[in-house]
Amino acid sequence: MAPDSLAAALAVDLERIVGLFRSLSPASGLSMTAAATLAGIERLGPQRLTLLAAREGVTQPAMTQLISRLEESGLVRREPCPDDGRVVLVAITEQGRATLAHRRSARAERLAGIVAQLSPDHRAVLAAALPALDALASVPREDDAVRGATR
Amino acid sequence: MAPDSLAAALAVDLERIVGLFRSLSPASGLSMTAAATLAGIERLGPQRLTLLAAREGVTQPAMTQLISRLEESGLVRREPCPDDGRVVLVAITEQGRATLAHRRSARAERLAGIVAQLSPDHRAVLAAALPALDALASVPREDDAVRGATR
DNA sequence: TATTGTTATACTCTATAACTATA
DNA sequence: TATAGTTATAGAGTATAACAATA
Repeated sequence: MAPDSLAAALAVDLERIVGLFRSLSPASGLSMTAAATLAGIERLGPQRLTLLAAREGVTQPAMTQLISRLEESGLVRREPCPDDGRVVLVAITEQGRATLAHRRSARAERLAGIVAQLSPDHRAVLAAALPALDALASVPREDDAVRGATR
Repeated sequence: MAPDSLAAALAVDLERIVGLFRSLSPASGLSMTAAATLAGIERLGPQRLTLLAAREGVTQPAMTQLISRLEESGLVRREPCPDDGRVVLVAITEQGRATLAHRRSARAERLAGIVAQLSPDHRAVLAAALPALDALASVPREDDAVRGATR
């Protein structure tokens, strides 16, 4: 399949997959942005506030406030950057990891009920596609790499 | 792969795929919920307000206001239900369809740039998985109404 | 009396603009 | 002067509660 037709088909499918994901996500008091930010910090390690804002597509002040809320809830902590006094590094706490794990297991549990209704063929194809989905999500987007690697 | 391990792996991957999707979505003045609601109406035809609220996991008043905003923007219209005077059916307008099409093509364009960076093998596997992804999103979820009520 | 949808009000989240501190 | 982050304020979006209309 040509890359462009694949992209077009994926663009439509992703829309519905996101709907599925939303319906699977537990109402754990975290907004979608908050959960995504927390997951990003867990995955990538302590991150600068500006980078987090760019990654999630929100403004710097919005991220300042979101991180403040997460900090008050004990899910992250602010750390000073030894190299640059202006910078704040945001790290996940053990409680933050536990919250993410809990959300994921709740989601997986609901998802299992749905996956069970698929045909074995569809399940096999999905299992085979997992690495490709992972690769798709791992392709660096402009927002990340530019400021991420440097400094 | 066992259904449960597949579900667990998918639950983690979906999280990142949603992040990808968010970064691809154009800032067209529609919130994620608004865009998802509009897409649902396009896909399923004129829908009752209560059903839309349950599908999107928001309360009935929130959906009333969301539909009012979409109506003011000319993307949907309210229609009375001939069978039941209490019911309002929400239908998409041509302008609504055009808005969705524009959003999707913008997303597909950005996605094409990402898909192009995958290996041919990964692209092939993804193309093969499209029907399964579609089936996954199409499995009816029994807890639609429940989630709406518990928020 | 139950169901469908709306209105009223408060709270959360985000954006823009102005500010502080460091480089 | 530029960059990282915060504070102040306003607006969008949502939830809960109370309401109106129809079944």
